[in-house]
Amino acid sequence: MIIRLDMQSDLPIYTQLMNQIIEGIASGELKPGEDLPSVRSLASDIGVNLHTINKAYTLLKQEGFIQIHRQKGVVVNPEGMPGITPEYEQKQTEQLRPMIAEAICRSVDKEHLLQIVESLYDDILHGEKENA
Amino acid sequence: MIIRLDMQSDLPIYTQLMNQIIEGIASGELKPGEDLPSVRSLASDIGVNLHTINKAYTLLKQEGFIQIHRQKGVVVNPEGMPGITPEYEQKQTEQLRPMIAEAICRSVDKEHLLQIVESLYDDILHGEKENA
DNA sequence: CATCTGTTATATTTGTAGTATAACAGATGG
DNA sequence: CCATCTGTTATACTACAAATATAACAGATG
Repeated sequence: MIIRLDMQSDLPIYTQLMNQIIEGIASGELKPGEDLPSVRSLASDIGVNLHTINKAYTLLKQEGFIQIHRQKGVVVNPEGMPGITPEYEQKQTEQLRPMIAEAICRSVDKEHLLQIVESLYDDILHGEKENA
Repeated sequence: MIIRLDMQSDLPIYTQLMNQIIEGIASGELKPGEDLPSVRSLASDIGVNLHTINKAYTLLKQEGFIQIHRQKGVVVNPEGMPGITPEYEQKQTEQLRPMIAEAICRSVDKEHLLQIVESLYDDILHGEKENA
């Protein structure tokens, strides 16, 4: 899996990493049980510190996306993904609400917004099998 | 307009402010041409520093939601809201993408997700005319 | 036993958020 | 005419998060 980091982004590196791994799982590129690189090798691959990788992995583990085994390494959670928890629903609402409010201000009508969400949904599902 | 700040939130105060003002405009509670409090009065009202308010106002002005007149004060942009710019579309996609990816991981099916977005859209439009 | 895994502990640098003061510039109203 | 209101700018400071740099520890593996 190819990781792309934007050092100019306002998003922290560990957040970008989490996002890309989650999208990798969503697209099917990363399957449950599949190995992820060790904190050290991934760190040297993409040129960041070991602790930055570790932070992303630790958070992904806390949310149930991956498992971390002491000496074996890191794997996509073989028992499947976390479900729809109340905390998740709350976080989702808190994140969506300001975005939708801005869309309304900018005269994005409901159908248009739904189309945007729908096409992004399909986009992610079909995955980036073709990497530019 | 009632401003609610969550000092425990991971969102900066000025971001929470921006979000609430934008939602106020989206819901119709704040109308184009309507006055907003001065940086000083709002700062003392909600108990934060003048510069924190100023930062939120300055950013809202940059994006076209409000106008700031040197001696008159701050008003919701009387010329209407900013439209759908390419920069906005890009920002929107960058924000939506990771959220949708996580939803897919958590087995939120497309129809369910669309319903969530739709009901939030309606929620914001109907506004919080009844404030608890 | 060297080597790989994650883990933990410190320390340092850098940037952002937020506060605290203070002063400036232009407009307004008494 | 002057006090008072606007936003604006500048400086300094505290607090915290992000990221790095090293180093060491613990358990498993070949």
